Amino acid sequence: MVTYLRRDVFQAIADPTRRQLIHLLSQQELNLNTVAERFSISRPAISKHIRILKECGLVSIRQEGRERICRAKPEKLQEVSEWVTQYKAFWEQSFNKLDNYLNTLQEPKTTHEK
Amino acid sequence: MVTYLRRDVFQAIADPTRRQLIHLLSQQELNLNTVAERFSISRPAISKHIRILKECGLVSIRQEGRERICRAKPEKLQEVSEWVTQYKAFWEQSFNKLDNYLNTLQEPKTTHEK
DNA sequence: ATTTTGTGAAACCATTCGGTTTCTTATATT
DNA sequence: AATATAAGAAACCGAATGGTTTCACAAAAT
Repeated sequence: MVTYLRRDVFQAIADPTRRQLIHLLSQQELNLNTVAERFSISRPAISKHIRILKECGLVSIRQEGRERICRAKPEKLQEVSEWVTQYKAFWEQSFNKLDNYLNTLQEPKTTHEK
Repeated sequence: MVTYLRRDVFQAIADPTRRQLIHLLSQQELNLNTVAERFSISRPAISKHIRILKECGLVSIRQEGRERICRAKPEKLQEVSEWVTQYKAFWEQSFNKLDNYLNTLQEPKTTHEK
């Protein structure tokens, strides 16, 4: 049985607050209120963001007493990584071009120093 | 002078239609109407998506007579790539863990069977 | 037993988003 | 000159987004 998620990872990371949340929670587990304290928006707003991240698998939540401990699961970003990697050739190619150009400048073709 | 863009790359790629557009236009240049023909939504809708992609630098547009030739500039995805790369360790680490686990199963070191 | 704390849920709101249809204008084609 | 084509612009629409405030409730602390 495939548990499919109602939320899309691409859409989840579109929001800058959610990217910050991923960053924060990838360094340390925190309960929801503590997370909310670090942001200027309200606690319920953070709660909603966390829920979205949870729904697309970017965050896991563990209940501990009355607290909900949140933790990032950045593995889920692999999907994004794979999509982007398709296009890696485009900027690497550009770098190579620049590289070649710089080499051309530095290497007067007769005396190959270096 | 820094030409800064009103649109965010992360937000731009959040929409699946726009991701398809990037895919299509990274393979071939196409004028706007031809692009629109390949999608089931209306031409103005595609026009809007293209504009968003242009505004964040993921697509460039060249006027040619009455046509506007669109072309993907996937180099701009490097920003996304860099952000995601921060977290690469997380899934690579997971793979290693899995790897170690599998090795453990296959290599019963001592008389400890299972 | 009472109070405090952590959190979800609900109702609400303004703005943005993704789409549409219609109109207009400029460029090609005939 | 008349017509067809490519595409932006504007007006509109419903749904989604990101936020708020208020309320409810269980768990912990006093």
